Amino acid sequence: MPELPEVEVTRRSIVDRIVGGEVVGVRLGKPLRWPLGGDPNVLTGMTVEAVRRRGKYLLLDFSDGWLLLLHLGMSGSLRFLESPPHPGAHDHFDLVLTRGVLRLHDPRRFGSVVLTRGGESGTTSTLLARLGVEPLGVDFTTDRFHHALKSRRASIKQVLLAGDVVVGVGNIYASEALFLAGIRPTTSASRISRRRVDRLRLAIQDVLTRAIASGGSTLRDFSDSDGSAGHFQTGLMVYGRAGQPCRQCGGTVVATRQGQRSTFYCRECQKA
DNA sequence: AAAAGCCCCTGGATGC
DNA sequence: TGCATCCAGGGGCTTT
Repeated sequence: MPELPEVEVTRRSIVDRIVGGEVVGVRLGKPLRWPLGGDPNVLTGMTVEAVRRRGKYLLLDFSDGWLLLLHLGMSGSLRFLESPPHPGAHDHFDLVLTRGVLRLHDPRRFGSVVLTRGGESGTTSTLLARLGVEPLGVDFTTDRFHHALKSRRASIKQVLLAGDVVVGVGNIYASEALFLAGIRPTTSASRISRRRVDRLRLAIQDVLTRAIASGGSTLRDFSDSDGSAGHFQTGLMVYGRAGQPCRQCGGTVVATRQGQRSTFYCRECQKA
């Protein structure tokens, strides 16, 4: 479920609650996508120093360089609970602080919690090393984007989803950004002109920024750490709107399939 | 190096 | 009501 906006909304909703908090212990549920990489009870007694985001990962920094990497996968969400109820069947990780519990809920268990130190240990460095540029950072320039896309003959939608050029753009926001940029999702990335790449860069930044401001998109069950749902889904132009009229030209939004994922676009507004 | 498929897992919606 | 099938905000790994 969570793409960059949902992860960033989650980060913002937990940062003030947990930074400065002291770890009392952890509780583990079922295994997630990756092995933990160590016993997270080593964090007991330590203080949360920062909460960062890299792509769709959340990075919790602790004393002495210890780092907890969290990923929400497809169905994950984090809650901060001052009076935590008994954990449910899908609550797979609790970071227990003196002031409350940070709880990961993830029915499908595609999410992950990985402990590391110094940011250079095996799993963590492997996972983070292949990530592309942050779309809302200063390094996401038209020149770099254009240059990276030139060597990719795959469709632009699939290149965006791969995350090795630019991070954080998932299935919803890829369709949305391509609509805003007027680019058909099946177009080969290498064949997009610099001018249109610039337009796509702006569209990605625009849609992600507005989605964050709206608290993200809640299609099924996403919520921030307070339990509040997002509402950007009401403003989606094409995602999930197959058969419905295009909000820009009145034509019909169509759905197709790319790499086992659904893609939505308007034939009129996205001719090439 | 890049691209295409497969797979991890659970639950909800749909169809017969 | 019961059961099978398909689909879902991700992404690493293996094979071409």
